[in-house]
Amino acid sequence: MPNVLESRIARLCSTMGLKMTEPRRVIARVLSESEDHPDVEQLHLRVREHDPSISIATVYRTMKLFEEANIVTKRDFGDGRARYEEKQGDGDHHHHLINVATGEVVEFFDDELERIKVRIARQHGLRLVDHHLELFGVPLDEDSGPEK
Amino acid sequence: MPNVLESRIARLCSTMGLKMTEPRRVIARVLSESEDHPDVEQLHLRVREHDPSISIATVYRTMKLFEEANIVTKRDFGDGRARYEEKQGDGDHHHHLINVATGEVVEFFDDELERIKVRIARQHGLRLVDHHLELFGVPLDEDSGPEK
DNA sequence: TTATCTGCAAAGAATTTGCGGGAGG
DNA sequence: CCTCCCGCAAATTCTTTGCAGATAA
Repeated sequence: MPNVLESRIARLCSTMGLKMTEPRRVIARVLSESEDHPDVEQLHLRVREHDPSISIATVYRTMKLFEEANIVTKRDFGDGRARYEEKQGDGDHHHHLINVATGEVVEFFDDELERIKVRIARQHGLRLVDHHLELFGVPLDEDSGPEK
Repeated sequence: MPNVLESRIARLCSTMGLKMTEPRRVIARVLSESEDHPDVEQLHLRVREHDPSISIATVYRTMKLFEEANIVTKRDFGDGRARYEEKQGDGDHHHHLINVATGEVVEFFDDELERIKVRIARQHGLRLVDHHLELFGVPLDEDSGPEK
């Protein structure tokens, strides 16, 4: 699994007048290797395994930078922290289904959903530029009484 | 426009061992009269117009109480604060479309979307219990270059 | 009366920022 | 060299909480 992010960041840095520093390289690699949706604290811990001198302030600054550069996506799963994941190719737009019984997060993509989002925005005179969608569910079986 | 929330809260209070206090009455009225999605600070300002002695801590505590009692909904529009709105009748489940050019928030409801959400959760073996969806868009015309 | 509430101010948690030294181009 | 960056710690912002007095039931 080659580090796509790192080269994208290298490009980003040269494009704008930014420097390709060691912390940015490490953070890019860590994020690229992460299969989950780490928050800043988790990222910092992983980054420290590669270089313990990197501070959490730099992780915050770098994530903001990456986010503005559109190479990572910030997620909000309802707990107070921001979570990050590398942005995939353009047509990606997957979403998250959170099993509240286990905390497990499943990514999904749905064509119909994509169409509907765009349609709804257009019906209101807007062009969709971003969206947040998270679904929260409980296992079908573990769910005896249809309470609520 | 009768204050439905206030009577719902009165019922809630007597059901559990809670007291129907002046701050709770005022906060309920303010929330019920709000047509927008105020954050705690805005709520506090409005509450103070009725009773300046009510503190913001009480607004926080009361919103948490109302949320747990399932009579208000907490919203997250991406800025750091929590926003609240009175929960409507059960089949309501509307969502929000935010015009990022103006900050305007439009509520919408879409049957197709409702069906799809449930279907997606079920496809993954889950029963949908909650969900977050916000769409962000810019005006179709004010949007000269198809950048991105 | 008495358990719940409330205001106040301090504590927490997540994130941002000013500053002076450090390093990439 | 000369900016841009970084680590550090202090500052911000939003929210929660401990405490002692106030209040509904």
